Amino acid sequence: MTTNQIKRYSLSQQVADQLESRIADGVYAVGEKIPTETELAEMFDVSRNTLREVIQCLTSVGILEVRQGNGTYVRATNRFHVYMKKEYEKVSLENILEVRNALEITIAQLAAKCRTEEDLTAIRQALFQRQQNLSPIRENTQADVNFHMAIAQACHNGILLNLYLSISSYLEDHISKRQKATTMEPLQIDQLHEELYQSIVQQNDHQALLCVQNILKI
Amino acid sequence: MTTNQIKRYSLSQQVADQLESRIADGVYAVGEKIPTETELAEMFDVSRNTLREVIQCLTSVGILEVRQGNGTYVRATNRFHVYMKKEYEKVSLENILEVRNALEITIAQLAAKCRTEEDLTAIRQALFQRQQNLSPIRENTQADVNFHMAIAQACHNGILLNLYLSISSYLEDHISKRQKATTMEPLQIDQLHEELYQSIVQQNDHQALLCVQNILKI
DNA sequence: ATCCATTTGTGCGTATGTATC
DNA sequence: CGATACATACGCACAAATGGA
Repeated sequence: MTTNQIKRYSLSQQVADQLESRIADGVYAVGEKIPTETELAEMFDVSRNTLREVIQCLTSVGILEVRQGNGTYVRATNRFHVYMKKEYEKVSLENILEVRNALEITIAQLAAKCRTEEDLTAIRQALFQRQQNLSPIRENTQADVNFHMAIAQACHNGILLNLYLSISSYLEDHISKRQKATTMEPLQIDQLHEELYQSIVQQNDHQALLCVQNILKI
Repeated sequence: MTTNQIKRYSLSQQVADQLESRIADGVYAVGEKIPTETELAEMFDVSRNTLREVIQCLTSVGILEVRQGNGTYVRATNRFHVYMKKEYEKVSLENILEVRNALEITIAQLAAKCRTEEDLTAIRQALFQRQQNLSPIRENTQADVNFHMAIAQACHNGILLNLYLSISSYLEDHISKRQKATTMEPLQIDQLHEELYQSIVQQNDHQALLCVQNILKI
């Protein structure tokens, strides 16, 4: 193989793209060890030197992590999340929450406008799942994330979805802590989510805005 | 010689950071050719092999571009813009405009809340500059960009500022085209900007929201 | 059209440090 | 502790592309 090159990209660049795609596709999951340099060099039919350049690049981007004498591990699925994380680390938590609030509001309004029937089904399922986990609050976070993620999908905007994904995973701990510390009744919180769902069903984007603002006050 | 390394980062990684910073600081501008590998290797006191790893990495993230037998050129000032540009290219123009609108609105509201006296001075100057260029519409875009950028600075949120920078530079052509095609009177548009400035002065974030929405309708 | 200096691309060899068993 | 394997950095030599004389 390997001779379909337009030569515009270097060999290591091509191999790097392939390996990066495999990681993005989940062939090698986050935290897992990838094959040794020698094995990978054979797999891609390149010299070990070339493959070392590949690993060097993916390491510098933050996708891979090399542990000397041990092996190479996957640290992240793609560059966007890595880089957004770096950006988040540079600013205050308050700043990040400002961005998150803006995202939530924008996403809810767009979801109300653009949602399809399939989107509604997904959101409804997540809402049910959320309601069933009401009593044991500990596992509520995952259901909550699923609900908001389903809405983010429904806004049909890849940029907003990616930004929301990156900021959610970054704020994971903060969100779950905050949720456990709230004084609001679980039933009351559920009511707010139900209202948000209904306003998306009715394609009432103004109502969706108000609902999200209430949820953000939790 | 050069043994002040904490060894947590490899030599090539450290040099890569330094070179990346220089590019971000504008020492080597976009489109310019950087010194040869041999020269850079001497400058940073590393071998050419090590320096080649550096260039390889910066190339892989899209900051540099190598032309064999010619030299190495600067393609972008920093990673964030490179990544965001890639993301923008993956989605529709409508999606990008949705993100931009959300940014404008969020930024204006936050600017109204957080602006300092220094911020106001900067915004006012940009507004004056904008008003003086009213008659010759052709050079209005730059003044317009400066005005909005001054507001983005005033929101004191690095993430929002970076996002706004990346999306503005990406939409540069689109914005200027749209501005020339508008049917609205220059004086009327100026009035809208004046109102936005006043609402930021008065720290009236709700009023700022309304003003931006009107400006976005242009 | 040809040659030549410059510059990047590739491969090999070596020395030293470092993690793991 | 020593042995082994791998990481890191360096130096050299030659190939290939580019652009100008």
